[in-house]
Amino acid sequence: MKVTINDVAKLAGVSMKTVSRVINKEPSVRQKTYDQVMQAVKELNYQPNTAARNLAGTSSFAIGLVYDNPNAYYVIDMQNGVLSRCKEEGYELVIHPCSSSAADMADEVKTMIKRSRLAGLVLTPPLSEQQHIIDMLDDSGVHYVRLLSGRAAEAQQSANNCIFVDDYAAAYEITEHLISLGHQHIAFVLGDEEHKSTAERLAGYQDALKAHGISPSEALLYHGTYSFESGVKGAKALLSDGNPNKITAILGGNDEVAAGALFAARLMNIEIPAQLSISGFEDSPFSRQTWPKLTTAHQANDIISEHAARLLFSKTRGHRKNDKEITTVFTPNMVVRESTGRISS
Amino acid sequence: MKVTINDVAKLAGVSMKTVSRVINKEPSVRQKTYDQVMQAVKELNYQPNTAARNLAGTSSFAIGLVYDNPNAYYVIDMQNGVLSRCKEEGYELVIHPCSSSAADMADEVKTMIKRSRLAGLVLTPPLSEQQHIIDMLDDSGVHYVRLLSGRAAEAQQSANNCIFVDDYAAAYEITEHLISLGHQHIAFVLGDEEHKSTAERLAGYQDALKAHGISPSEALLYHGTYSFESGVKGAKALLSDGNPNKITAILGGNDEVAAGALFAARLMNIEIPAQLSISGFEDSPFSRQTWPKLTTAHQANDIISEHAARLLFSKTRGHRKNDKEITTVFTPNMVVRESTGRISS
DNA sequence: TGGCAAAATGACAACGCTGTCAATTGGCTT
DNA sequence: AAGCCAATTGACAGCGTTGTCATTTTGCCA
Repeated sequence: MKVTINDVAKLAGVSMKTVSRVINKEPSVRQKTYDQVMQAVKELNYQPNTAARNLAGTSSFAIGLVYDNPNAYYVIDMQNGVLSRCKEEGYELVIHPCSSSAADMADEVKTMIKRSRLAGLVLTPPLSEQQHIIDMLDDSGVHYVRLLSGRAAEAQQSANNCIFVDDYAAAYEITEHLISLGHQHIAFVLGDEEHKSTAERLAGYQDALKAHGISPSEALLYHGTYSFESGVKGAKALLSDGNPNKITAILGGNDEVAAGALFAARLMNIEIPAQLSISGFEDSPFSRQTWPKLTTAHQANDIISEHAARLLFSKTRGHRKNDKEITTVFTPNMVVRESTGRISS
Repeated sequence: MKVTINDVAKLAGVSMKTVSRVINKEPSVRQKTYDQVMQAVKELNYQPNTAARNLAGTSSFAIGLVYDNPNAYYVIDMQNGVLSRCKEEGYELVIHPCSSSAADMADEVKTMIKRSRLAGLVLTPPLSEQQHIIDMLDDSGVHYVRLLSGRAAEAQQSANNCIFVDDYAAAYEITEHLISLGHQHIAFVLGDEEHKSTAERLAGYQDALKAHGISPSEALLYHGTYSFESGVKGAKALLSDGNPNKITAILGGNDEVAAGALFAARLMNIEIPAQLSISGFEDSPFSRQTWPKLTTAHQANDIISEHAARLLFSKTRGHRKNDKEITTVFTPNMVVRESTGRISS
């Protein structure tokens, strides 16, 4: 019933250890031997026993996914992406939700790593941006991959353990879209200051404005958080008092914020997009569940996280040649829906 | 550095096996011995090695969470609840998203169980309602716990491996709420037919109507799915043609559906709640991200799933006495927000 | 063709725990 | 106080891999 490495070894006519070498992609196995073993593996449908490998090996066949993100859609996508890669590699996934506010969080993560002897870690924002976590990880010698907001240029000089999402480019594109629709006074309800994506999106927005001869104004910025409530508040603040800044468009820090802005506009009897254009970021499911549907920038979180896992595994063991071909910079694509348009004056 | 069972045994002055007995809560350990061992465990901060236990034991120290639910909020809550219990029990969690449409899904789940020798499974709807899955599980002899829509009465006669959410009661309560606000023509946009919650919610709604002398009418029902789009379609259909049924309130199958209905009402220039009341189910985050915010029934998924895990563990090993005190029926609590009210005629 | 370093393979002992079964102890009965 | 059964404890052999180190084979050069 249960096929072990010994059965494979016998069938292939080699030693247990050689089979081990093959399935772990260790070097120093002749091609012919390799083929023989693989043949036997296939024939018997052999599947290595994870428990045994974990016990005998120096690191376990599991990686961790650490997250502290209130956005369920985001987390699920991340999880699915990483999971699919794990399945492929025969690794297990240990998910670890945590709150970065907890003082002992870094310790907790460290304990988890040591205890499970994790082969590696995938870090998602905003945790991936916290220096003390990175430091802890660095001197504990664990492999890890960070998911970050950043641009191609940055990727070049990174330690090759980061996957970047080019929020700058996305913000730039959306801003240009708005400008091309004739908007001149474009406001921005920013997300949490601590998130790198906030700064990146802001920079993209500002540079796009400048590129089109519009000078960015602090009066058009609302510093908030990545939440619906913040979107409501921000839009209200920006549009209040007869809209002295003549705002005709608002960028939401993400889709939730944009939905909040939409909500606020509704409260103020402002028609979207006839009187005001609104756009979000991320293309999370509920950007399609607003009225009107949100123009946003699609971010393929599942694919991105799959690449993160791929990159992590490339550092783990059996690191065959194919390392460098892993995409490390992803640029969200703008999706134009009904929440943006020309002003009908 | 690394504390093993041997270290504990030595310190406690007993054999390895006795320590094993203690940490696995096996019977036949004298109280005095038990205390000695626990003392040593604490002193050394001993933590059993999961890999070793998995390898040596007959079943692994891991349970699986199987889900096929598009609602990310729901999944995350479930996951967190189960996870917290796992942490407490020293078990690992293997998450297994899957699509029930896949023909080989049952086989896939079975393979996973066998391969990881899972100690048990937590099944969430709609999978928990599919008879062929249950059958497969039954004759493969795995422990499992189902999360189901159902009522207290049903719980009595169940196999004691179910956790019920009393959607009937919740629907009844919401319907009464609507009736008490003066509504007589209450429509219902139903969720997927295959989901048991759909039937339960319908029954609760109908019984509440009857209890108040209103006879349910098929014309007030729209058979849809648990999606935003379905809510839009359903509300449009129900309210079209001058609303011949004089509908003044709509129950959404869940919050998404209700949000969709809200959307449709908006399109038709119907004011909420002045002209139409709308309520949802589940109290998912975005019931607070609509305008106006949704009246709904709060369902504490994290707590519910924690109990599911608790129930599962009670069947696993070390089943001390405390079995029967586990809550198995949860009734969602109505949360009244701004989407329901009296008709202002 | 012999000799040698490097490459490939194998033997075997862990890894840390649980299951099995045997040995010991304790509590009662008579 | 001896005898007996049940409760408690312990000895030991795996569980299925990987790491270490020894051994064999290969490729290559003189």
